[in-house]
Amino acid sequence: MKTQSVREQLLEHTLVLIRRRGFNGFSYRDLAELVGVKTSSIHYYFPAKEDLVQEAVKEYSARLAERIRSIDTSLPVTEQAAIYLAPFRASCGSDQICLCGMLSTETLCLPESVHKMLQGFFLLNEQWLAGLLERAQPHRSTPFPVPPARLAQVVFGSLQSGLIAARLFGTSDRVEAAADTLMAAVAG
Amino acid sequence: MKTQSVREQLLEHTLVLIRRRGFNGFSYRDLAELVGVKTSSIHYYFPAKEDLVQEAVKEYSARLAERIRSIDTSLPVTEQAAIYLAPFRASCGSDQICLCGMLSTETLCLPESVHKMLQGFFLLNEQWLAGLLERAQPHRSTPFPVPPARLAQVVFGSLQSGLIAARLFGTSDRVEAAADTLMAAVAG
DNA sequence: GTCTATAAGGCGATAGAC
DNA sequence: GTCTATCGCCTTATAGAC
Repeated sequence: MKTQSVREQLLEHTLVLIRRRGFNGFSYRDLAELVGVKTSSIHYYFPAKEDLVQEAVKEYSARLAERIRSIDTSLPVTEQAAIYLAPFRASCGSDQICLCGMLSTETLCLPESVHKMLQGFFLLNEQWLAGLLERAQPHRSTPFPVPPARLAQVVFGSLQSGLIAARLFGTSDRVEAAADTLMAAVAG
Repeated sequence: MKTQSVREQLLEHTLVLIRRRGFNGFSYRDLAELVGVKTSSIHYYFPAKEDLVQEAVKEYSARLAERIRSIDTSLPVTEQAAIYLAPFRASCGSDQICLCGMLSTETLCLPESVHKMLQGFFLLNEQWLAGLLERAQPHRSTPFPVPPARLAQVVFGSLQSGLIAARLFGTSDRVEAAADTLMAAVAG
């Protein structure tokens, strides 16, 4: 474990708090106690709570963008899909869902600047999945029942709600159902 | 518009508030101002906020259960699907998502009794959809790529997240993608 | 049943010492 | 940078008059 600056620690714990309880579900006091500083120190780095959530989304999105970017598109499509699915499966046992999936339910409580970043996160995932399905299409015996771009939205949406349901039910069934749907689509 | 008791008005406005902003996103003050009473009057009907959310989930679930129960299973399967999908499409233009979809993201902030009811809501939908798919199966030219019960989970999950995305993006695209997937599955 | 009044504490945020 | 101290407001909840 590398040594982190106070700012890095604040951001890291914020990611966890949002993924657990959402923007409206944690306070500066909660965060301060986790890091071991006073709430006024948080305001030094993040003047308002909106600044904090904005930086959290930026950081979370950047990590996922890098992860997706690093998937070698010349690999077998089933292997690409498996790499994409890994973080969803990993988060299943934890009590954390996707940060952007959580914040997207709190749209009406968040500033426009955050909406834009959440939309970008959704589109990045959907477009990458659509690309994967298109790369898989030539190898399929039958055409898709719905166009790749729409199937991508269905797969991503069911993965997101699968994470939410995993925490509610204590089972990864619904994430696996979404994963199976993707695998069946790319395997043809 | 029928005359409602104060209790009924409180419950009705609570449904809207939760569907808009979630359990952590509204206060007794918000609710009191909407109904035109003082916050202490809310406590007369619902002693604690947990009682309020519990009654809200109970009411919302009862309405959906009645709606699903009333779908004539001897109708053509595509017609049954269209009836099931109608409320999802209706909620698309509004700023309200599914109450149980919203609360399921706040699992860690809610009591066990509410978890049970949310699970029941999910299972009711998934099981009805699975039954629909099974009724459609004999008419299909090819078997399902994934079993009906899993496809039902995928469809329901993508409808739920489709509502969330509809509010974030201002478009019903993702709900329609989920609806198309269901229709393609039952139409074979 | 509904109100006034209030308790007891949480909230985000700021000023200013060090 | 981090702290102490504090502001002004909001929160859920209760006691008791009417």
